Amino acid sequence: MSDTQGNATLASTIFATLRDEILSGALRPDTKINLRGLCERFGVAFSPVREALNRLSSQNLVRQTDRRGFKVSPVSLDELSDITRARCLVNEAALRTSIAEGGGAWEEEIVLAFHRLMRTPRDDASPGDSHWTLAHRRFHQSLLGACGSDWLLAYCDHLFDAAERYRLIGLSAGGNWGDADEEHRAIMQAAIDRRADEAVRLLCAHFEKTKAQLRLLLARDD
Amino acid sequence: MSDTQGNATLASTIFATLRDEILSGALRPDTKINLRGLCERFGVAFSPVREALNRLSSQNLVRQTDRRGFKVSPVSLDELSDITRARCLVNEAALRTSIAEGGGAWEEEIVLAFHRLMRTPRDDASPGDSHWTLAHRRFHQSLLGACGSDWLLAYCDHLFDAAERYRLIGLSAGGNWGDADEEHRAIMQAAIDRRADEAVRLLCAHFEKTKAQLRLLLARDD
DNA sequence: GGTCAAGCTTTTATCGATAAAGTTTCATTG
DNA sequence: CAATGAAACTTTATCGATAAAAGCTTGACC
Repeated sequence: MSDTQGNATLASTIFATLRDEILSGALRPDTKINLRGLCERFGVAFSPVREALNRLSSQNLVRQTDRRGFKVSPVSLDELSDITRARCLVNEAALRTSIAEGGGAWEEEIVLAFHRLMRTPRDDASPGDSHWTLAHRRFHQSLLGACGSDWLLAYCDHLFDAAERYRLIGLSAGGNWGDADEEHRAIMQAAIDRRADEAVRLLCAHFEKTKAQLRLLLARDD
Repeated sequence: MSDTQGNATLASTIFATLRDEILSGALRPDTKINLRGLCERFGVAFSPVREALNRLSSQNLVRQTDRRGFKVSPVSLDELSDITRARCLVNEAALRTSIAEGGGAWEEEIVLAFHRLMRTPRDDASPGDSHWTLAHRRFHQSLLGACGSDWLLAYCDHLFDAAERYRLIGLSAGGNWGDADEEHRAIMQAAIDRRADEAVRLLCAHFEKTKAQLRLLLARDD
């Protein structure tokens, strides 16, 4: 998503760091962000921090109000329901188009992405940007890869991020997603067999499962 | 979308101004943005301009590259095709849900929004934020209003903006959208009559029309 | 004639300080 | 004793200057 190399700007580096921390839950939802605190922590002036926060707010990870600064976006079951609903609708549209129009190359992409996902160990140490998350994202992207719309794909990716935040929160709260592998395999199979209805059904069920898990965990906390 | 009141920050004001200019085409696509130039023009320092550009890049209206500054996002027929495709897919999903689940209040919203749209004169003087554009946006929002997903609605709105940019470019290039009123009426009627298939067909045709118009105009220029 | 590198110019990224809110505290008043 | 409002304190928004890249020019060299 963004390079952490030496030639990156401070703003980019800080952006990536904060993004990780928000996604992984290290920065708790709904907390006010203290500019000065961040400046001291990173040892920089306001400008790069401000720029990083601006970029984060474009991803809905923080909220900005004029003259009242930034705060970490809150999470809620309602929002997760909303995200899940949007995911189902948009992924359905993209997946159906993809299944209808995808060719051999598309099938191969899926198989490859699935294979890589299976062989990637889950590294729960740094959840925000782990290899597994990346492989997982790639797999879901590959399913929709033949839908023919970069905008649609970008939105699905955005929704993936939003859901990922909840998944990671659930993970740190003790949730488990053990049998996701089997679900992925079934989705892949249905997709490349061109069984559109079933592929869609399985994919949506896959999304709903995250929601159901979180419902339990969050309800317990509140 | 954002207040231009006196209590707004400079960054917000500049953001709104530049947004208008990019949408309306006053700032040509693909031109490099000169920070200093903008600072002098607005009579401010770098910070607020930078912040405004950051916010614009979150709406895909400008592109940013580390250490290489900003440029106005390019436009292309390919991108318009992409946007149109995404609009059709997502609006279809949202519209079908909305038709299936909307109640009397939803119908009334549509009728009201349509009425207001019809009585709003087209003010082509300041196209970027004219009353008509706002009423037009509201009408399209109202159709999807019962889909039950804020995220989906936000994305449709985002797509609306993206398409609006092309529409305004077409307008300034001499295009005309004369019979859109009748299309809107037909869409409204199909929606509140719960004829989902036809409503979707008409709505997508409505989107495709913008694309077709632009195809002619842009092809002529290039 | 074309290529490449050193030096110059322009532009961006970052800094530290200041101005302009917003927020809190606390004494005062009805 | 609650409500009010002004002073003190925080925090944010903006500024003008500086450092660090990137882009451009020029001229030597092959």
